[in-house]
Amino acid sequence: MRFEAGDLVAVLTTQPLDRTLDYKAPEGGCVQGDFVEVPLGPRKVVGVVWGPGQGDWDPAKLRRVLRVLDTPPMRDEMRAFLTRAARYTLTPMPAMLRLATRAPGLGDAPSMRKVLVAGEGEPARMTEARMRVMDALAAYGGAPVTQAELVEAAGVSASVIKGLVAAGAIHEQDTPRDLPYPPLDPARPGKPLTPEQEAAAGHLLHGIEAEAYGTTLLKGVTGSGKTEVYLEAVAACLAKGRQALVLLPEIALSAEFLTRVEARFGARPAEWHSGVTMTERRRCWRMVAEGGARFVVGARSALFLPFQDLGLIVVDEEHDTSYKQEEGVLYNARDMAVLRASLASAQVVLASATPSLESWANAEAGKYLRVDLGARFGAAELPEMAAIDMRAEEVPFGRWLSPSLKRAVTARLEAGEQSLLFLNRRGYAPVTLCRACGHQIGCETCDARMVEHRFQKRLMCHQCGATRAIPEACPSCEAEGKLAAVGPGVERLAEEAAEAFPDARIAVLSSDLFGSARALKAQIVEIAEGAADIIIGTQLVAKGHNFPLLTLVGVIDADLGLQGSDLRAAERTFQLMRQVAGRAGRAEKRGEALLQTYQPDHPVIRAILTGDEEAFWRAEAGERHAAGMPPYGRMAGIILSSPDLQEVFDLGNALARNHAPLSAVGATVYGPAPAPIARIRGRHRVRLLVTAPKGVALQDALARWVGQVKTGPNLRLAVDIDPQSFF
DNA sequence: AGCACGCCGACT
DNA sequence: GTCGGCGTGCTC
Repeated sequence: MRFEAGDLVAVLTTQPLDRTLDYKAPEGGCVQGDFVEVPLGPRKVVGVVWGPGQGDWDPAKLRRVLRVLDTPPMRDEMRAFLTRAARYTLTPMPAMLRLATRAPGLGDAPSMRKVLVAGEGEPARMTEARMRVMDALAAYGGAPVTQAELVEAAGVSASVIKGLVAAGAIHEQDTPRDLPYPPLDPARPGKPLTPEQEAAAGHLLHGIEAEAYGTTLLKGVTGSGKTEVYLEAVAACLAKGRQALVLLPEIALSAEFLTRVEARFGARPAEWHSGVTMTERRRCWRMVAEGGARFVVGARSALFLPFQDLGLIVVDEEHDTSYKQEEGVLYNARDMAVLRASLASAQVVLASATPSLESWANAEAGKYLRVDLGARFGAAELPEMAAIDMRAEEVPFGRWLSPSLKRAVTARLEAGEQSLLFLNRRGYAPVTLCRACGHQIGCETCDARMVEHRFQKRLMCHQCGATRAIPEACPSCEAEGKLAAVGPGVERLAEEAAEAFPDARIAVLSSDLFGSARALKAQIVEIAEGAADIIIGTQLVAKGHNFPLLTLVGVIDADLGLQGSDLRAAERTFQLMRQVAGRAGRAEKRGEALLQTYQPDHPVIRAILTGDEEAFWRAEAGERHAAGMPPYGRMAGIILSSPDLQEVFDLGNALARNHAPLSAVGATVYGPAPAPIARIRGRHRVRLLVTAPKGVALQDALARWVGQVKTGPNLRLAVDIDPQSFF
């Protein structure tokens, strides 16, 4: 849609005004989707021409679009994607647009830089160094080269090149700073595929050929060659001239992966994640928009890059919880990938050794094609899995390691192998109990019990983050010295392990012990290389990293996951078992997994032990179905936050009482309760949970319901569709 | 989001 | 008397 100078256009900006603003089209006109700079109050902001103006604004106050930015216009498909994603996640459009314009210097004119190309003939005087430079330049085949690159390639100093420029043998040219990425060669032979991989790749290629939307769940245990298989789909997509995107969990975005891509295609793909420099981000964004980047490997936000002709999105480790953005715009990159692909007539490949129940159910329902890679390379097998029946073990009160598990750990220590003790409870002990009167120390402002953090010598409320010193006497009956820590936490487990294995090196991996993801990743790498004999960890350790020396996993309390408040706890326990299995397999060592449980006959425990994945999924699906839980029902979380704890709770209660808009569609409200992360940067957060039958217009009802709340600078409200974290 | 306007306390 | 605190409201 084209607009002539002076026509009314509606512009969407990233300013949090929940509507588009009318402007007059600039001199020379503009088209729908153009990135533009517009005046807004005293400022200039970047926006996108969203369509014809609404004309409901005083014409005298209308201002003119300042200029159209030198970037290809946003495509209809991208505008549709942002609109649909905003509607699904109940995110305001400006916030959605912000995700799609996360390019530094988008408003700047493309800056130029000097590059070198061969001039006419040879210089009058030829030297050894000059010869090397001319040879290196010839190797680029006429493509422009920067001086720095040529210095590197020829092994000479910059002055040699300066001399050649002066002699006219090399010409300097101005070119845009953001150069296209080196072309990838899809025809290069990849690793030879096994017949099974060949067949799996064949299914994917079929989808690519069709140039239509389709989603495939590619299920294959670690080491089965999933990556090689989906890289074949990438190759086919590139050969068709379309762009491809591989999404990885941030932590899995390793140099190793990029090297594999380079080996397959002869060049590195464009990268998009939190670690890339500003300059590289700008180049990536521009080149994706202009088609100078054909293949992008990135973290979840790469989904919002301005692809011109996207033919394939691979979501590797699709079950990984880090695909769910938990701050700001709350979206699940896996689900958004499917949405984007459906609008772009692209294929989606969801790859995982341990698919999420949602994806399994979608495949079961025939919405996704399912392709299994069963055979494994090498001699390694699944770990031996067994339950330790805690009813039959002698475990003293306040201890958590059974004699059977201790024996297994000892055997590993003697063999110089690693053990992992897995427990999904942070802190030292979840309950502090008075043995005289039975009083449990609670938080003063929450209903929650205080959790002892012995490293910090404090009791902490995991709901609101409040801490206090561990009291000497019971606050209720004032009996002294009767307070006891009850229940397991990773810290307490670490203490018990240190006692039981005094010579072992023990490492604790818990989210509250690390300031940054980077620090955590560094620590994990060290541990994986053998810096610890026993790893004690929460769910964190399950996140995509190889522990090649790890051969034993002990799940301290497999039951916690089965009846806890976390909807996906059983699924995660199961996935953890499988992932550990894969790791042990890679190291060519047979792994062992032991589950301490009081309910060895529980169907989920039994399914885990037999390794019968289909049985596990059917059992788990059955339970979710019966409870009306996702993926068989809809769920949403409402997070209210404010510096004032009382205010958020009062408001949460008020919302819960005024549930008419939700009841109207058959939805139910639970809460308010403290949010999974109960305090962020001094803001208290409470959450309400809403469940609804599948198929109801939940978003519309939610919008009406939360519309009652007047948010302000202090009080904020966020809607979390399909919440993932429960504690 | 910014950046204005605007209405009440402690200062030269 | 003024400087400045940040609460409320507007931006096409």
